[in-house]
Amino acid sequence: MQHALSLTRFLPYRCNTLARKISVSLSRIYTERFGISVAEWRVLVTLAEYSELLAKQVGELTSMDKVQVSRAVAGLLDRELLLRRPCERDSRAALLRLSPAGAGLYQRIEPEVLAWEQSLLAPLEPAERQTLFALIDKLELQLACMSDQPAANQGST
Amino acid sequence: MQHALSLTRFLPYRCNTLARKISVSLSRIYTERFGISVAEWRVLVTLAEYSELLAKQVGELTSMDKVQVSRAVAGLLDRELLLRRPCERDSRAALLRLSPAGAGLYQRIEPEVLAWEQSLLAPLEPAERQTLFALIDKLELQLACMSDQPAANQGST
DNA sequence: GGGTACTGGTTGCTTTTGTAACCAACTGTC
DNA sequence: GACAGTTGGTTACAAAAGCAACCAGTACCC
Repeated sequence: MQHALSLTRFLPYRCNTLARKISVSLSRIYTERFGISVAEWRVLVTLAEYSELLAKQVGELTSMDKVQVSRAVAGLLDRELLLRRPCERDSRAALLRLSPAGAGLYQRIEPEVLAWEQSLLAPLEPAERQTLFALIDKLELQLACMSDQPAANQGST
Repeated sequence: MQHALSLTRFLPYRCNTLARKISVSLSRIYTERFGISVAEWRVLVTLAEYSELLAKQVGELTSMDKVQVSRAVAGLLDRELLLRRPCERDSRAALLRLSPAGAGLYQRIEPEVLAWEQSLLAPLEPAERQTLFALIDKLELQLACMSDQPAANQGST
């Protein structure tokens, strides 16, 4: 059989395995040592950056759906790493922020994560890092276009 | 709080969401229309390329663990897309290959997947595609090194 | 102001994924 | 040729992800 397709050069496969390996490696820092899940980690990072947000906004900023956000927030509230106060404009929603304990935990984890990231990116020149993110941006953009017009990829109409 | 970390520039996050979006987009081809899971798809591709393999070899070539392979193979055997014959050298193991039906199915899916991939890579120059794969290679290599020596990333001893 | 449609968020359930235990067969050693 | 240790593969169980229904509150509209 004539096989044009090999996994080693197939972007979905390569991207998938890379993402999984990265995730496994990184999660050793915050999962094993601090008991934080990936979803919870994303919520922490986002609230550290934006200080106070609705759950919905957290979801938009982290590309998580509302169920994931809801469960991550619940877990963090259980451990009192987050504070929740009602939103005046909409009594269904609540504003989330890091509690002092949450901020403290985050400040312990962040430098380790940054060090880990530096270590991962060490073999790449600064220009290569730029390129990498630019390529990811392009691919995500293209994916968004493709999902708008699913079958506009062949030559014929 | 001084936040050095933002998800939009955090490689694990970007890589993860990109991989997920790619996977969702691609799986529309083989999952929705042919009822093939990602794991099953990988097995098909690998057997199309290597014609006859042990489950263990499939696992090595696809970066899947043996449980995943076992389940994918079981699913494909149920639908008679695979043939299994005993291995003379080791009666625990079995040699796997595509059945005629499996090869036929693969040949129907492959061109669509290739077209989809072309569409995804369309915005990238050939040189950029090269670069992308080279960067992925570098990162995977670095991850392998890092897992060997977990904490050799800071300047001091 | 009472209906309808929508939205923020949670809960319950099903499907998928990962982990660990397991079985049968192979290898090596004595 | 018995035994300990290993390996190919499957099965059983637990954690996690995805999906749909749901509740309470909001917005619109007449």
